[in-house]
Amino acid sequence: MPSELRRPERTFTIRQLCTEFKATPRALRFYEDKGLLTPARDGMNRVYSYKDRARLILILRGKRVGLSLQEIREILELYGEHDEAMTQNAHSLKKFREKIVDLEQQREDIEGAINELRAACERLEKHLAAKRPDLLPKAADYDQMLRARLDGHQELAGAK
Amino acid sequence: MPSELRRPERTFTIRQLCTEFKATPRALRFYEDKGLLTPARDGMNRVYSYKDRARLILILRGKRVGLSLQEIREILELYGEHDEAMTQNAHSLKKFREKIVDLEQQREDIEGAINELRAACERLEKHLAAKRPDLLPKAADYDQMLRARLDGHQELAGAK
DNA sequence: TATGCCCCTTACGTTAACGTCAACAGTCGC
DNA sequence: GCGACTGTTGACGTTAACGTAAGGGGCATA
Repeated sequence: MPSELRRPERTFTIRQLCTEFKATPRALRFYEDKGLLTPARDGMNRVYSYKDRARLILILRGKRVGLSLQEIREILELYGEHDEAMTQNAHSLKKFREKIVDLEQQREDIEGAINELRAACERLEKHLAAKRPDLLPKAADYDQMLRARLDGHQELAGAK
Repeated sequence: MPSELRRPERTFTIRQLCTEFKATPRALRFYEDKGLLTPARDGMNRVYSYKDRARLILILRGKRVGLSLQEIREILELYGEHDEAMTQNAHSLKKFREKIVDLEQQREDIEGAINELRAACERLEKHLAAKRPDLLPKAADYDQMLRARLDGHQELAGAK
């Protein structure tokens, strides 16, 4: 591949990635142990590239949707373009399709769960409003919570 | 509550629920240990009511969307209408709201994951079609898999 | 009455995904 | 030269959610 020398080619230390994504060094090393990441080295120290960072993003998102590290690894391996054992890939294809079906089901489950939680919240709120209105959280609190949550994720946009 | 004596009032054995929902007796007893289920007893034996079954459905769905048993228990407790410690409930309300935000994020994650898996599948398929078309699964297989998956869940509809 | 099936409890084992701790190395500022 | 900080590699500990095995009772069927 040409044209690899220019362009920032920025790298990251383990701590940078950790603070960016609220992970721990232990976790990143663990992912490496499991073959999900393979950062370069500068002497002893790990050096993460943009590609590594992108993989990490995928890993973390995979985790959020309930994939095991094992499953995530299989997915990531598709991004390495070695076409080694083709029958292996045929197997992967099948598993991926199954996983998609799973995820679609899960999406429905989440819809349902959200709806029930909303309903539960409403009932709780009514109940509280009637008996202990003093305990009702201020709308402002909720607002701020939401913003904090978004802050945590906004840097992710535009990645990959 | 009147009118409780008529109506089938059907009950279930542990194994019936297990086969219906593809769980294990161990799991159901475990949920009971953790306070998520409290079936009646006939001598030593557990007797599950419709209500228990409904709770189990919620438990399993909660699990599928990544809730911990602890979190599920908190949700289920809302369905018991004891208004004991009100401040506790105020706390619950806050946690539920957070959970909703979580789930909304998770739903987005799942969308993304589904899209990427689809893309990966397509690439894989192309790759296979070019080099080893013999390994491509028949469309019929996929179709049957889908149907099997749906069968597993259809009895759930109309429950709760 | 023996065999099988389902149920029970108790208790120890297991897996995934890290946390935590010890012991040591490189480097920066003073 | 010395903390302080950040990094490293083991190695053992931990939590959740069960699995599995041991030991025993209840009821039916051959």
